[in-house]
Amino acid sequence: MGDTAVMTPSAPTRGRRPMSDRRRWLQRLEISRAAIRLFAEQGVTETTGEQIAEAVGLSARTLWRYFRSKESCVEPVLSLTTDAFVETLRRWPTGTALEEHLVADHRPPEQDGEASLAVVAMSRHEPALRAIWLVVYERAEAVLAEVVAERLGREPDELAVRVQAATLAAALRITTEDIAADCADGRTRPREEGLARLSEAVRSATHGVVGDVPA
Amino acid sequence: MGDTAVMTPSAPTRGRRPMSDRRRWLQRLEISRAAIRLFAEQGVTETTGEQIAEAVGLSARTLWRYFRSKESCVEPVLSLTTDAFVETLRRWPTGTALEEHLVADHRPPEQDGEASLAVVAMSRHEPALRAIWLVVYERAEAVLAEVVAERLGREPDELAVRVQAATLAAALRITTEDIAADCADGRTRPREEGLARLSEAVRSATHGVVGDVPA
DNA sequence: CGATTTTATGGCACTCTCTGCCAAGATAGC
DNA sequence: GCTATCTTGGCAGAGAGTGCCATAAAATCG
Repeated sequence: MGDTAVMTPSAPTRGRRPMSDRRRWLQRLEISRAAIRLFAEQGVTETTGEQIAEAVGLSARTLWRYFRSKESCVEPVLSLTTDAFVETLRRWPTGTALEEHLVADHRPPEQDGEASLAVVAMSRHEPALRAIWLVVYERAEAVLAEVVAERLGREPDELAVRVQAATLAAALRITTEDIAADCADGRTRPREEGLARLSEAVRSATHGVVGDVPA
Repeated sequence: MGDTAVMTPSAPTRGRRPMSDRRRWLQRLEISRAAIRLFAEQGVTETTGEQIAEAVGLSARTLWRYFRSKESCVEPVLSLTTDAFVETLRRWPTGTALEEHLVADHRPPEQDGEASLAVVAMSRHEPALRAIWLVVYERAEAVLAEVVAERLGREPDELAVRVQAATLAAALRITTEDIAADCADGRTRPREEGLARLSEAVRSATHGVVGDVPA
């Protein structure tokens, strides 16, 4: 009762402070960029963990402290695209159609959009990258469930809400894969077409159910 | 024109025949069962590839010819559950509601149902198993796309069809995860309740759109 | 039957991934 | 300065997974 700082189990005010979450996130992102560049240049199997570490000026030992496998190094950059979707959905005003909001408001990540698409394209023939890609999207499902739940005035752990979130995630994922495939095969596309596809996918996935708040 | 057996690039009628697909499939299934048993008994990281190989009377070298990683050994058993879903959907008569057909007709795999659920339960804390699980379901999406396409009289590669298939797959996957979680936490459940959940998930995912053939 | 061809398997050596352990460097308050 | 806490690197090691080659198992042909 009279304790001062027992709330947090670790409250040492002495010695070096642990790396901030922000800084750790940046470090992982930088590693991710380097790894993707190497994967694209020389292939995944031809790239060793030591090369990735060297590219960002770290030792291999430290690299394995940031990532549990060399393939999972692509995760932070991939997460940027799912995060962008989630943020767009957070800004989605009630009373408007989801598809129109996506077209009007969604912006893919500024700097890493191409790198992200490159990974998705590589994942077509690299099972390990495929697995990472799917795991990243599954993590997005949980966040989308919160958004959908708030939207519908229900709880995030309800089965119907989770299914709806997964449905939404699947639509976004498949569209992204589609665009990445075209992009990798040299077919360039205007961004309006990508958003149009996105809109179509979301429409056929939701059938307007989350488009407006029901009673 | 006058050639006799040039149609197939490999038509040697001499020497030992390659292992039949069926036999190879059985061998992979047997390995899968042994691996899952070991994973459940002593954990994934504590189980070595050599142990899995030994459990089925193979050398480690041969094991790596059947599976590319020790985690992927669980794949054949997991596929049994997705295959069961796909087969149920194939038997789905036109003009009936999908949910009712599932409740009336679906039977999970006879022998490996529990093992499969055990893997799904383990996958909550084992990222590698999680990845396999997601990949297995993604493969099911492609097959479901064919079923949905035929059902709707459209093409399997259409975006809307693929999204619909992915939606269906997500509903099945999440419900299975739900059941596996309850099962692993000791909460036993009658199979009717599982099917009821399945039905609810499918309903909230499809909104009856694939329930009947539209014009 | 043996000779021959093709495939499946096993053994060995090897690289690479990833971890545990400890020492050294960095940052903070005393 | 001293001390505490955290980060990093180096090193050794277990395990994953592969290439290579020898051998065993099927199958056909003579």
